[in-house]
Amino acid sequence: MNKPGFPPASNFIRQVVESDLASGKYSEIVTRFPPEPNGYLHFGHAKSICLNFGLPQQYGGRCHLRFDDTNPSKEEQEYVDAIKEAVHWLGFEWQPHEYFASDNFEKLYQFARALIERGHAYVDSQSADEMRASRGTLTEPGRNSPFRERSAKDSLGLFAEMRDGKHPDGSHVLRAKIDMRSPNINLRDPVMYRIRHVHHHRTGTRWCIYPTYDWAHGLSDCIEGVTHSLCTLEFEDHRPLYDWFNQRVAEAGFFQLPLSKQIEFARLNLTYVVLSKRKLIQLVEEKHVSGWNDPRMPTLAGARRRGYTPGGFRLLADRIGVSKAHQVIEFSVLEDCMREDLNEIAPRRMAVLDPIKLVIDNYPADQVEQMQLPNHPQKPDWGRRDAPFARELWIEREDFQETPEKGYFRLFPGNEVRLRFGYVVKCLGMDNGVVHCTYHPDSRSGTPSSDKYKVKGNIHWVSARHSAAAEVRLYDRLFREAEPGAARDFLQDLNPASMAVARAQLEPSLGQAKPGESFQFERHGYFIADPAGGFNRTVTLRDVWKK
RNA sequence: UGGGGAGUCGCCAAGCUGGUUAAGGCAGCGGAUUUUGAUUCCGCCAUACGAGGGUUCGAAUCCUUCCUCCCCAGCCA
Repeated sequence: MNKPGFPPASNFIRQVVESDLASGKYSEIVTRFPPEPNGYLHFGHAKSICLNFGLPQQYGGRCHLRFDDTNPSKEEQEYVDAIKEAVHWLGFEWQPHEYFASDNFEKLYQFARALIERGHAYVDSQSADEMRASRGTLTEPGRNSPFRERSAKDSLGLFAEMRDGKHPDGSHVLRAKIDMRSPNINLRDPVMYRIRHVHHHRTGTRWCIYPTYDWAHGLSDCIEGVTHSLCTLEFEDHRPLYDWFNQRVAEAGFFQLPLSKQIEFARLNLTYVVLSKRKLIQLVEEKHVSGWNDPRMPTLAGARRRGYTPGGFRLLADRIGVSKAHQVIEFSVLEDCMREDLNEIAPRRMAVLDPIKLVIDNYPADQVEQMQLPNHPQKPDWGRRDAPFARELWIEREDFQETPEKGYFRLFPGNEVRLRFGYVVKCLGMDNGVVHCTYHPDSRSGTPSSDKYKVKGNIHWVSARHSAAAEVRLYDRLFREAEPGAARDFLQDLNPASMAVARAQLEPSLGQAKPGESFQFERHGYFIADPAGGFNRTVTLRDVWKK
């Protein structure tokens, strides 16, 4: 059996891991999920989380949760809390391996000093503009900084002053001394430290120099003992730098070999879904949505309120696989994963979303019978619950047609249908907006005599007298772009009518639904009880009725 | 035009140390079961692997030329 959260098919990452294990290079594998706490996690992160946590689950080892908090101007505690919650929600545990890049600031500083001493780094005092100008272009090599040959002693002194806050933002940076003529622009003396006199959500004002991603990330991997550092494709060009930094620091005696290995994979894209963090932030800040957890947001927090399930996401990760080819997954794959999971875990309930009255003319006006409805048709052990049946019922407006279109087999004058788990009724017609019918007293579900009634139609209902009214939000999809990668401002392409509200009639047992509980409202799809009251539609059922 | 990647069915994705008819999933199509037109189940769905050459008894798998797409010039990650 395949472990949940990891592709069943073999792939290049597994090959690397298996050969590293087989050769004895590692006795166990250590991965890490390394978000920057500058926003909420979205669907794309679910793929990365399942991959990073799924790998050690399958091969033995562990996955760390590490916050890449090296840029204090964008990061907040709110985000680290939200990220932890989302990872837990997806079903993964990282404790006691929770780390922050900022925990290593002092070590990183000492490593940097060692590189300066060894002639691998220098303090550059050019302005940002000067640096950009001397970096060259994609086709032209860069030029050395006039400060490149600054002595180690001078650089060390300046670096200490930078740390001590003696220099303003932008006045100096620490740069790696690699090769300004490298065809790989990332190797043209990349910045390791910049001065930022800002408050950091964890270190406060203790530091005013902050390491860059390239400098901090690989070293954090080494410090934590990460064996396989999985990241997305855009970092392929950074791998030589990742290795360069790790090797230089190892040479200085700080690490044992073997060093961590960076492996890149394609990030997840979903057709029409906005997964750009920048755009999601814009949606929240400009209040196009109620917040990060708006059910229309493609964030994990939004997904949770929308009713998407952790199991559904793990299933998705299994199905889409991991490769280096750019992947754009059709939205239907996600939806099907959620349906498959929900079909297994969601109890069935009767709910009429667009009510119309049905009166059973020959049913005693004061009579009420309790019908026993199974909670799941394929799972008898889930038991049954009672639902009152009476003379006046609510049924779905679309379940009656005065003149039926071809292929329609629900209520129309003269036709018989079964009121699901109740009686078979014969439709008389509509009068004053009310559908009238008569019932067969010997057709009650579960009785031997009910078998003689063979009807094709089977509709759901709710006793008008006993039902509970509730607001039901019918989400279309997510905030989405009309065309992937459209050049226009994406806000113009968003689907504004992405939600409709229905005043629904529900069976009495739904009155006790707790927030977060999911149900299948038969034929309407899966719904989740929202903390704010009412229900949100998660996803519709497949509807194969071809009109 | 520099460097780094990727191109197998509408969308993903196995296979890629060469060897019978190119896995599987989603979508689609047809059918069976069904007190949800759901679920479940069965069948169909690439003589074809970006294109052209070549090597070979034999290639998606090796060589070669070409084409297309993506990423990189933040003191972001």
